[in-house]
Amino acid sequence: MVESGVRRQARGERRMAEILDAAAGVLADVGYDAATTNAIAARAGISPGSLYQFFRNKDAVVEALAQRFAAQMAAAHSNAFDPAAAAGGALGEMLDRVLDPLIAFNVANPGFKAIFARIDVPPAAREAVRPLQAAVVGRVEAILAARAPDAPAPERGRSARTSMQIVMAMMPLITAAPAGAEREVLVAELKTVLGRYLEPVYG
Amino acid sequence: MVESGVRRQARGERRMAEILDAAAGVLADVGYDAATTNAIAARAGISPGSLYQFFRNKDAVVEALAQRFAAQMAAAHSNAFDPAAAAGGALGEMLDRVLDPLIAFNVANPGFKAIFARIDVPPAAREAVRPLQAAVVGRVEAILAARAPDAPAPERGRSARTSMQIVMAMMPLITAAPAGAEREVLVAELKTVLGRYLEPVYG
Amino acid sequence: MVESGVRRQARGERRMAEILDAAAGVLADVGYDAATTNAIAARAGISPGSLYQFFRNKDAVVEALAQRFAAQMAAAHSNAFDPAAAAGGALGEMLDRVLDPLIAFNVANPGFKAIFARIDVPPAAREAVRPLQAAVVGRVEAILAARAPDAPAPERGRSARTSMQIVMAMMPLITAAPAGAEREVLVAELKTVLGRYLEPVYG
Amino acid sequence: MVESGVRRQARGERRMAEILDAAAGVLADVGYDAATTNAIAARAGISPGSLYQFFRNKDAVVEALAQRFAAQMAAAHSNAFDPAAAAGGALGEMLDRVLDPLIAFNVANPGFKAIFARIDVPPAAREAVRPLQAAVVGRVEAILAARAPDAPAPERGRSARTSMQIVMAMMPLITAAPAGAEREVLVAELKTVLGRYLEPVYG
DNA sequence: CATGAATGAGGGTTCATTCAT
DNA sequence: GATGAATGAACCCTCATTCAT
Repeated sequence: MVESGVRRQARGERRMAEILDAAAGVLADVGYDAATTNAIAARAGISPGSLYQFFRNKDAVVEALAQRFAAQMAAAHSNAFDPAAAAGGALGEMLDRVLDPLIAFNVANPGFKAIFARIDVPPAAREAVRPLQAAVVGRVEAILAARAPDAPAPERGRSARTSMQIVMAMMPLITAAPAGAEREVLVAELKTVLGRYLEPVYG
Repeated sequence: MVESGVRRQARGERRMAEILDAAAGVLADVGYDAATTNAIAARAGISPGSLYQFFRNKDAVVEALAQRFAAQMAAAHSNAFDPAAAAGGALGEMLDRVLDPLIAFNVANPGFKAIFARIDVPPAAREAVRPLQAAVVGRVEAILAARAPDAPAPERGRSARTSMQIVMAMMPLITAAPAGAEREVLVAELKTVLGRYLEPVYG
Repeated sequence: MVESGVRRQARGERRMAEILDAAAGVLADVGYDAATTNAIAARAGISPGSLYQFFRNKDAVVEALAQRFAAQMAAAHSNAFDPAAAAGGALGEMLDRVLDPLIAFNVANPGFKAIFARIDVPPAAREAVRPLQAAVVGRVEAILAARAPDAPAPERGRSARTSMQIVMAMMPLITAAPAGAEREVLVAELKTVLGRYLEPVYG
Repeated sequence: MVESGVRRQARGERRMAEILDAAAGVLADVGYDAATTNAIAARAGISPGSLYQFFRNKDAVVEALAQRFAAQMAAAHSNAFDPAAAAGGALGEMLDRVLDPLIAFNVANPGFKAIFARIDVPPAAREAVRPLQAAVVGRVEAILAARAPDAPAPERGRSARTSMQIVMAMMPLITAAPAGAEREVLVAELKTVLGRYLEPVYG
C-alpha cells in the first residue's frame, strides 16, 4: 500500500524540522563558522547525503533556520501580546512586553543568537543573517512609529536599528548568565539602557 | 661574521610586527574565521613555515595581534588625553575624550573590530578575544570609579561591561558608514545612548 | 480489479521507452560520463527508485539505449532502401544510400553519438558501446562483401572497421555544424574520404 | 645550510613531472572522466593535498599534461625530420615522416590519446582538449599549405581538420593492436586512407 | 509498481601544521 | 632562520543504489 501524499510530505517536513533542530544545536555549540554539515547530519541522526535531499547546500540550511527563527519569534510575540497594541502604555511596559518574549526565546533557542547576534557580519553569512535582522528592525520601527508618529522617519529608523544593536549586544550576556537573579540583573540593565535611550522621544 | 644578538632580536621583532600587520589586513578583508595562516604568511611576504617560527599556531597570531591592538589603543588614548584626568569634566566631554580616539582607531585599523567586536564569541576564538575586551572593560571601569567612587563595585563593573557591549555593537555601523556627516550621525547616536545610560549615576 | 498481464506489460514497455528517451536526452546534453541516473529519472518524470524497477543499474540503461539505437538505425536503413540491394550501383550512390540515413539519424538523435562515436572507449563504457559498433561494422562488412566477393575476408573486415571509424570521427563535426550549406560541405567531405578510400577495391 | 633556489626549483619541477606522469598513467588506465585526483596523487606517491601545491585543480593537471604532450610531440617531430622540409617529397614519404613519430609517440604514451583522441568532447573537457587538437591541426595545415599553396585556405583548413579526425579515429586501434605485424597492417591502413584522400590535391 | 527518503563511499579541495633541505 | 613541499584529516557535496512505505 502506498503512503499517502500528505503522510509522505509530513515525514519530509518532520525531517526538515529535525535537521533545523540539529543545525540550531550545532550552531549553539560551536558557532556559525565552525558548524559543519556533517555535524548537523550526525546530530540529526541521518547520513550526510540525506541532508542534501532537503537542502541545496549548507547556506540553505542556515537560511531556513533563520526563517524558522523569524517565524517562531513572530509567533512568540503574537502569543505574548496583541501586536496591534504592542506600542501602547508606558515605555517600561512596552519594553517588558517586547523584550521578555524575545529573551525567553533566546534562552530557549541557544542557536538563535549564533545567527542573529552578529554585529560584524562577514560577507559569507550576510545572505542568511540580514533578513532576520531586517525583520526585527522592521517590527521595532513599527512600534516606535506608533509611539511617536511625528518623529522624522530617518531618525526613527536609526533609533530602531540602534535599539536592535543594543539588544543583540546584551543578549549573549543574558543567555550566558545562570537563570535566576544573575540573569534578571542583566535583563534589567538592558531595559535600563533602552528605557533611558528612548525616553525623550518615545517615552 | 655572526650577527649580534640585539640585531637578530630586532629583526625578529620586525618580522613579528610584519606578520601581525598582515594578520590585521587579512582579518579586515575576510573576517575572523575565513582568515588562513597561508594568507597571512603570503601577505607578510614570508613562507607558511616561517610564520611558525614566530608563533606557535594560528591562535597565537591572533592573540598577539589582540594584545598589540590593546597596547596601541592604550597608547592612542594616552596621546589624546591625560589618562589620569580622563574621568573628569562633564559626562559628554568625557565620552568625547574616550570615544573619539577609540573610533578613530577603529577606522584606522580595519582588522580591529574583527577581533574586538564579537558579541557572541565562539569557543575557538575565546582565548584571543577575551583579554582584549577585558582590557577595555578595565579602563572603562577605572574611569567610572573615578566619577562615582561611592557606587558599589559590582554595579560599576556591570555598567562598564554594558557600556563596552554597546560600543562594540555600534562600532561596525560607524566604521562601515562613509566618513563625514553619515558617520557623525552614528557617532552622535552612540554618545547619546551612553550619555543617557550613564547620566543618572556617573553624570 | 486486477490489470491484465498484457496491459501491464504494455505499460512497462512504454515506461522503459520513456526512460530510454530520457537517457538519450541527458546523454545528448551532458555526455556519457556526466549523465546521472537521477537526471535520467527526473527527465523521464519518474523517481530514482522506479528506474531500478526496469533496469538493473546505470549500465543496463545505456546498454538498452544502445540496442534500441541499433534497431532504430536498422529500421531507418530499411525504410530508406532495400537492404538486399544496398550494395549495388556506383560507389558514390551506395555511399549516399548508406550515409544519408545514418547522418539524418544522428542529427535527429543527439544522444546517439554520445554512445556510438567513442573512439577510445574507456573500460567502464565498453560493455554498452561495443555491441552497437559491432552491429554497424557488420552491416558495412556485408555491403562490402556484396561488392567485392573475392576480396579476402580479413581485408574486408578491416575496411569495414576503418570505414566506421572514419564515419564516427566525422559525425560530431557534421551534427555540430549548422544545418544547410555548412553541414553539406562536411557531409561531402566524409563521402570524399570514404569514396577515395574504398574505390580501388569496392568501386 | 639552505637549499639553493635552483635545487629547490628543480625538485618542484621534478614533482610536477611526476604528477603529470601519474596523471598520464591514470588516464591511460581508466580514461578521462574516471580519472581522480586521489588516484593521480597516489600513483605519484604523494598525498592528495600535495597535488594542489603544484596545480590549482584537476583541470589544471590535465591542461598541463596536454601542453606537455604537445611540446613532446613537437620535439619528437623535430627530432625525426627537419620541420621546414617536412612537406616535401612524395605524398607517401611525407605521411611516413609525419605519422611514424606520431604513432610511436602514442604507443609510448598511453595516456595521450585519452586527451587527444576525443571525437565528441564534452563541455567539461573542452578547455584541456581543444588547444592540443588545435596545435596538431595547425601543424598539418602548414604542411598542406606548403604542398598546395594555391588551394583555397578554407579547403585546406577542412582537409587538415579532416585528416586529424581520421588519425584520431585510427590511433586507438593502432595502439591497442599488439606490436608487430598486426599493428603494421593498421598503420598501413591509416596511411592508405590519408594517401588516397589527399592525393588529388596534395599529391 | 511507485515513491522519494536514506545511504555512504568517494569526489575535489582546503588548510593548519610539520619537516627536510 | 627561511623555505616551500608534504601531510592528512576534514570539509562540502554528489550519486548509484537500496529500502520502507
